[in-house]
Amino acid sequence: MLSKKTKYAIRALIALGERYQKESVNISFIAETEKIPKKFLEQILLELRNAGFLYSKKGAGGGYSLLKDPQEINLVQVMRLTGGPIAQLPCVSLNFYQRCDECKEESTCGIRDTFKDVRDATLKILSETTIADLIAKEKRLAG
Amino acid sequence: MLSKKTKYAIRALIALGERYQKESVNISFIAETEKIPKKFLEQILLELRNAGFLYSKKGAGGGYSLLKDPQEINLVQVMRLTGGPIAQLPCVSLNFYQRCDECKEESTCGIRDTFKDVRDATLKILSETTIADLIAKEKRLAG
DNA sequence: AAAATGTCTACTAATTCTGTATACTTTATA
DNA sequence: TATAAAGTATACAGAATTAGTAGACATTTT
Repeated sequence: MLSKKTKYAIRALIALGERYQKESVNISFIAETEKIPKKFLEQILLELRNAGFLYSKKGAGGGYSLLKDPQEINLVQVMRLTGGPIAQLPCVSLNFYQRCDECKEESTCGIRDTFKDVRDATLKILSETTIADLIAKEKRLAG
Repeated sequence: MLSKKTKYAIRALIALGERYQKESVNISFIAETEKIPKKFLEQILLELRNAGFLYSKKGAGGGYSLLKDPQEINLVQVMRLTGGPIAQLPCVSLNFYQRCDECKEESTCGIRDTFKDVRDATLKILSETTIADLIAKEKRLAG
């Protein structure tokens, strides 16, 4: 399951992406328009900032803006940052690998093999989907 | 993430599938050979039994055996039974649908749209993979 | 009768996820 | 220069989920 945290992060990036190279936005505004608990959102935006996605400015009139081009931010990046592994099995995760402790022989595990395929398929879709795509898609769907 | 429960269920089905229409196996044996906590496994096998996958016999010399053909049991069935939804978003789940409470308009949600694709790709792989496939795959991998 | 097995339900422990609280720093501006 | 409006940082708390344990019971074989 996608965590709320990740979902909120994506929504916030969409909101910021819509104003890319235009205005900056403050946390309260995003929290209200996207129905995200403000304090929780603070943490999330902070992480995104520390990871280099966002620029922030303190003080009156301050706020957040997107540093990277929305076309350059895909969902794999966001998910790994806020939600951890993409893979459904730790022994198949590229960035958060962990051996299964009850596993006899990793190399002959059929479950592992199958979930590698699932991981690859998921990774393909999510890495090909950018914040810019989501913005465009939502505009299109809203028609 | 795949729950331990689901993973244990799959492993147990593989163990039983290897003896399909041959011997029956008791819980303790599976628990030991697959390194699964016995009491936990009891619950899992019971669920599989109640769902019609297994036949069981009580008493001395009793045990479990597979009722369905391993070729007829795919991973989607097992996962839905023991782990719940396959989809990573509740609003995209076929069998466990739930609306997202912070969602403004489901029909124009780009996240939803993307995770529908992920669900479909996952579903395809998992529905095409049967217990028999896993058994064959493990034999092959073991060389 | 005794031992070996599965059945059933309730409980507990551990972990993870969500969200809150609080104190602090920086900036604009009146 | 004081004040208010922002973001920064860390710690904590509550809720939900997952994992695992306990114990009494039912059935079957020997």
